[in-house]
Amino acid sequence: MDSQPNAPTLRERTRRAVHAEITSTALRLFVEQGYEATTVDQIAAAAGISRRSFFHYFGSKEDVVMGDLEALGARVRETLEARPATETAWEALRETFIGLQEQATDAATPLQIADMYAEAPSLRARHLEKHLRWQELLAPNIERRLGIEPGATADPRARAVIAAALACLDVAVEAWRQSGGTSDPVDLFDKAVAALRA
Amino acid sequence: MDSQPNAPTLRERTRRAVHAEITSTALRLFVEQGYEATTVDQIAAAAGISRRSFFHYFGSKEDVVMGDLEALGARVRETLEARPATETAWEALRETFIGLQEQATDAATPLQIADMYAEAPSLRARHLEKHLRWQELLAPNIERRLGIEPGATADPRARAVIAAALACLDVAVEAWRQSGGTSDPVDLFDKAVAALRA
DNA sequence: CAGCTTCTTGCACCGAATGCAAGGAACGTA
DNA sequence: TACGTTCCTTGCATTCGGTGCAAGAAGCTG
Repeated sequence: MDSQPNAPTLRERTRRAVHAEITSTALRLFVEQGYEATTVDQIAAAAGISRRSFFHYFGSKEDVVMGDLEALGARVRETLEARPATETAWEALRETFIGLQEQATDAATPLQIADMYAEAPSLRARHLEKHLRWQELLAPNIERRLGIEPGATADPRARAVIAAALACLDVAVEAWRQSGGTSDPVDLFDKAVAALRA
Repeated sequence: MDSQPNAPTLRERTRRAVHAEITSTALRLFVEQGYEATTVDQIAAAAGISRRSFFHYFGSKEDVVMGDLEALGARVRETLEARPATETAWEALRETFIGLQEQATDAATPLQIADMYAEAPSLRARHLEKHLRWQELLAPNIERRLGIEPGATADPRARAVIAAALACLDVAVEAWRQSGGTSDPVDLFDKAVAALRA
């Protein structure tokens, strides 16, 4: 009698619902009173769960903002690998990053999220760690595009290109944030890349 | 009767001595049992001071490894500004970073320090934050070298170049670390820069 | 219904970090 | 030398993020 073949079980549905509830509640509080000024206890109370349960849904306070890094990392990697092999490393990275535009959640606009990152050192730290992880994930593909033998030696070139591209992305986003969201991030990114390859 | 005109007072001397004692004790413990596995209580006990006093000498556990970021930042900035104005941005940054080789302390070799950073996420995070700070400090000088008007608009180009150079430095150091300290970091740095400017 | 798994919760605990106040040592000065 | 000021050390209490554990509730499956 399954109208839905892969109908998610009740547990799964409530789990997702609670997860979403915590996220939106937390983001709302973060925007209202700042990330660091908001405690986990407040989030839990506002979301109607216990402090302990919060840590069953999220490994840390930062995770609420960061989202699922595993999934995002995989998506980025797949996007890059889906780019035609004829594209250069820089072209492929550019298109991959542009396709990464995070959509606004109901509780916080991208600009508010960016402001949160700017305000909270621990969030920025996690963000940069995420980029280190991406270096690993994207390196094989970029090595191929650079014409580097996938040899044994730890060649720093692919990672350098990825890290530089991510750095351009960060400075572009930061400049966009400081403009209050009025400037064009893609244009800023291109300008940044052009500057360091000049 | 001052044989030393600017003779440091006793307080100052003991303060420096205690500071150095904590540093070497902590580094020894970090190398022996790992950074994260070492608690502040252990350090304090081994250094013969109270836990509370430790936090009078260092704002955080990380600070013991990081050193005085203000002073280091100022040094980097001055080094860059001392480079001849005829050098390009990349040349000046290269020479600035090369002159930055941290000398080994008595308690830990540069390679052991590098391994510590690789092991401890919180140290890596602070390291990357330090680089963000350097972006600010070095940006004015690099803007000049890029021929950018020090205008009002938040131009991402200088920061992009600095961030990219720092990224090259990081991947070079990481490759050097993974080679067990056998490869030449300067050579790796140059290869990294060449790769992304090709 | 019975039995298994999963979720929630409270509790105790750890480790980093901060504010406060009291006691003591060093310092500059009369 | 004596005295008041300043700085250092310490303990104590507290905050906050995060984890292990165990008991009970609730969903799931045969």
